[in-house]
Amino acid sequence: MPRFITELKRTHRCGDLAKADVGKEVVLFGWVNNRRDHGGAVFIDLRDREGVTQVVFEEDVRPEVHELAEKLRLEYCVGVRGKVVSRGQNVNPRLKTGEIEVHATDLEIFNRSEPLPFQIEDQLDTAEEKRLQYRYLDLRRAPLQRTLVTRARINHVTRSYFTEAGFLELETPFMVKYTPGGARNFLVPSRLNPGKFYALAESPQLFKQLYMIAGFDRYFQIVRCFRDEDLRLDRQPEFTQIDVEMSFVSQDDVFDAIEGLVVRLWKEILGVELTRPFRRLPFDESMDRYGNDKPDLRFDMPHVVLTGLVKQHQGGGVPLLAGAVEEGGMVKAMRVPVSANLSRTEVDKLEELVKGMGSRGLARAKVGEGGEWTQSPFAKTITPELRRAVNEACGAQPGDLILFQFGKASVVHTVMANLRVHLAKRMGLIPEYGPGGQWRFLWVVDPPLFERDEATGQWAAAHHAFTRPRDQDLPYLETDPGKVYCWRYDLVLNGFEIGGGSIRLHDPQVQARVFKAMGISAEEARAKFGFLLDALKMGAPPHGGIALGMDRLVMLMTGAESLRDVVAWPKTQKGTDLMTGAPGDADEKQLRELYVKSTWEPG
RNA sequence: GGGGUGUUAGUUAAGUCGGUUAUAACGCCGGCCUGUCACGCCGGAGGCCACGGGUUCGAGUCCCGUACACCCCGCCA
Repeated sequence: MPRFITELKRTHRCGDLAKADVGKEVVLFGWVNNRRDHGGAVFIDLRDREGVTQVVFEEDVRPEVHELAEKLRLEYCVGVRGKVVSRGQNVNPRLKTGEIEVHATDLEIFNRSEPLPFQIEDQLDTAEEKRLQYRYLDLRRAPLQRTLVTRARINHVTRSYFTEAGFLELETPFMVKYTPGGARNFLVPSRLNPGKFYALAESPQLFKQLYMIAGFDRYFQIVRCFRDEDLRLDRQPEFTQIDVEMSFVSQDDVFDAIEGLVVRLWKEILGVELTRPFRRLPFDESMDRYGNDKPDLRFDMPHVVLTGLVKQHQGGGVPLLAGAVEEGGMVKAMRVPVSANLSRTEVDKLEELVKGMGSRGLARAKVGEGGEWTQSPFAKTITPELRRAVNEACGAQPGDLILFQFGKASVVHTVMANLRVHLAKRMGLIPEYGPGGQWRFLWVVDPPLFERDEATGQWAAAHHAFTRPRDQDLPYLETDPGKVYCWRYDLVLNGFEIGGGSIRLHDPQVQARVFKAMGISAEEARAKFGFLLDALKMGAPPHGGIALGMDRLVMLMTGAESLRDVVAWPKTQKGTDLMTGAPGDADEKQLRELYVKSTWEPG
């Protein structure tokens, strides 16, 4: 028998074979996806990354090969030589290669497999914990194989697009100087510099701006970033972004470049034609209507801000609302149509949900035929005028339910935003993801430059300190920083922020005024960003850019439910790797070399 | 840091009101079978009921704590 691999080279992939190949002698390598032993004939589904082919070992063809085939078990890694034969009438319509099969004449078992902790099948309900512990097995499953293949293609299309558009793919350091503010950094102790630490870059932000100042004009990079923050469904501690920076551009130019990429990705990867330009929504309007800056626009269910109405009616006979407004808080409502058919028990459950998000409760009102309210804490005391006004503002019809939140604006927004999504899911308003799904792209634009730090009362940069304010707002920098809006933008898709960027502040004079408004002294600014401030003074071009979250993009394009399904080797919510056991201990010698001592004590 | 859900053979689940030997399916092992493709049939092995306390004559089941996983809030310029 000839030797596989050295003498018998692979001729085809398991998913390739079709009727046209009938009569050919082929050599396939792969894994035993399934076996059906009928005594005189053994059927094997052989799998590689391209698909599955049925292989038949018949006793009366090669007895010694058939005997070996009887020993095959799930996930044995094998090589097979044989002839492609038509299945005639006996096709398997569920298999791409279902019209043919391979009648084997040779078989080599490269490696046996112990019984697996879980089976390799498309529909798997094994706990994610188990899957992550044996991730190399999990990755054998077709859905994950498809996802990573798609991810590779997205990488490829992205590189082609930017390269063709005159962008240079340039690298930036991962080990950088720690700069305070923003995301928490991972720290790396420096052996050669006792007591000093590098930070792992949370983004290439400053370096890509320096590329512009260095004259490279158009940059992109598919780059890993690191943030030591708590994890979520859509957040991993290391993640990949498509990072872009351009010189001599306006916001529209950046949008144009990015929409071009997105349209091409959707067309080449999903075969979907998107329409341009994408919708734009001012930040303030997004907050008012949807409670956050990343609304899912596949359904409507907008919020209604009632703060003004309550003021206008002097509280309208409802002490709770009046009090909230007096304390500078906000009042919001949302109409839940009668068609939602929410039971009182369900609404009570919603109340538990919102309490978990920092709300004190969920006030509600059931609207009657004449517009009167029942099942509501407000019903007894509210003035008919305010009630009518609220009904009208919400567009409430008899049978509808109105849900209220009032108090601190940030909590009201968060709670109502989550309620909106929760109810939409409950009501079945959200269409499926995937190629046939709806793609609601949105640019959220024109946010305020500053937000007030709730703890200190100080004005702080809402994003980063190098975002360019709108020219017409510059006078407010000194008088009323809350009124300064800026050239910052987020790209949103179906409720996920998939990108964010800004036109940068390239004017050192304005930069100094922004720092001042933030309460950062010139000395402090120097200490933190000296190198960038110097660079801005030496002929920095006007520039701007954006970063797209590659992982989220892949997640949405593949219809995956979690970022962990599109990252090959993800971390758990506590940032651990269940397969390798990272993070692990460091021994005394390592720590000594690094001049590091742990203060951690067990228990 | 806070709120919530979960943890029972290798895997996924069932387990009544607290009561005798903890069930099933798939997988695994042995046997039979030449047209299956979720193959079928016969037989078998496999359990510290996450861990630590408690209540009880008696705990998989009730109570408290811990660990781990997941979802959310805070956090993520």
